[in-house]
Amino acid sequence: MKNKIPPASVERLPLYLSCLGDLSAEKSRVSSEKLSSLAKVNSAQVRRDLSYLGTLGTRGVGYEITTLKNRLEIELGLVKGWNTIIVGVGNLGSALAQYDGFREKGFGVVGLYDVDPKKISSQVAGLVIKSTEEIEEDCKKYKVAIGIIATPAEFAQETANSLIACGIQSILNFAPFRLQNIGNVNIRNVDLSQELQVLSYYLDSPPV
Amino acid sequence: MKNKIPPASVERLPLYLSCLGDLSAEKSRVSSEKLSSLAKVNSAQVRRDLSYLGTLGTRGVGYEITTLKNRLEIELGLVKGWNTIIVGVGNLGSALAQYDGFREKGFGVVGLYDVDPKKISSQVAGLVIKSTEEIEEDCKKYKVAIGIIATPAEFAQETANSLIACGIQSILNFAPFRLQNIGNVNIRNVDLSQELQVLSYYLDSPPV
DNA sequence: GAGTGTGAAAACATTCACAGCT
DNA sequence: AGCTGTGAATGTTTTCACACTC
Repeated sequence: MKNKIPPASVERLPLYLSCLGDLSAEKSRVSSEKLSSLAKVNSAQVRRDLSYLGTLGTRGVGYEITTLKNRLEIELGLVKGWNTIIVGVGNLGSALAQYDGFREKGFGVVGLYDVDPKKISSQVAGLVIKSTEEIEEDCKKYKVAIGIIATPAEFAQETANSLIACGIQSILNFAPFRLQNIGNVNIRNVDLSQELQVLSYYLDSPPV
Repeated sequence: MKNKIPPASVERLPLYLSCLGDLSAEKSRVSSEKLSSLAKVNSAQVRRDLSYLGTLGTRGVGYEITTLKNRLEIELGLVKGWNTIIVGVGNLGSALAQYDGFREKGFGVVGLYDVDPKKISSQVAGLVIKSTEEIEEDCKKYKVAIGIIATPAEFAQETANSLIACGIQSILNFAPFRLQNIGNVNIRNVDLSQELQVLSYYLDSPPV
């Protein structure tokens, strides 16, 4: 049923959704040109991307904002909402636990886990931090779809392995380590220091 | 002088550098096959990427680890180190301020800024949070190269504008807003909720 | 024999430019 | 007249496969 959308397009769909939210509520329609200026991509790209979702626009007129929003949310699977857990409650993990953007888009954080006995039983963002040993039971109980890894690099792979063993479908990995994908899981890596290193490449070289 | 490396390759260079660090110190050489298994990319890709840096390997032998590391650090401009500042010291901003990965790769955080009077003058990660009004002076004083934006979406653009006005060369933007690039600045966006949304697309659709 | 470096092919992504609909 | 949807052109990235060197 699901007609395949190219990966590069999928990556931009959330962006369009977010840009639609920034639009004034007075307007009911938007053109590819307008969306393209908000999202900072070529307007032909916008039209091509949206065309993968079906025939949504009206020639000579543009796209109906509400319809487009709904369609994007359906396509991205945001309608139902998904449960997530965070493993590793250091600085980054607890910042993520408190990040409103997740909940706003329907991603509820239902569990926090750590190996540090000093952290276990304390609370962050209204959740009690539990031992990583409880992950498996909780994943089943709460039907967790996405696991967020915010552990140090050296524990990332074993964390991923146990998440996969629990039947988790997707992993968002913040640890600076390239996970091996046992099984058929979707993994996205966000490596903060790598982002800075890429920027560094494009910085003017220091004077000789 | 700088021969152009394709953007897709540049994005992988920090990954290779990180994988080299994971290698046992006993070995002095590494093959593209070995690197490819650590970085989880095709081995032809590794060889192609590294070939952009010059002729670094030895046929039949592999790459000298130390030489390769040095070359990558030079190419990425990590040798000298760069000063950064963080604007917006909420949960995410303060997690970033405390993130060791930045300092380890030579990115020193030299300033934290916020608009909230309750935060100003308090300390995070050994730094006093200052008013955003002090950004301009500090940027010049400390020769800041990279600005990290961790403000709410609604303040992201004005923050970017003032960073650009201060002569900052690159921006790492964590606010869920697509910045308009006034001037000739390099911008990278990291949108946490968008990452989850992309994963959501690939999740099994909820049963009907 | 082992493993790099790279032409050439294939796959993928972006952009142009315009026919076609409202 | 205005703006979408999309063939066709162009550009970029990945992968294959092998000549070449150590």
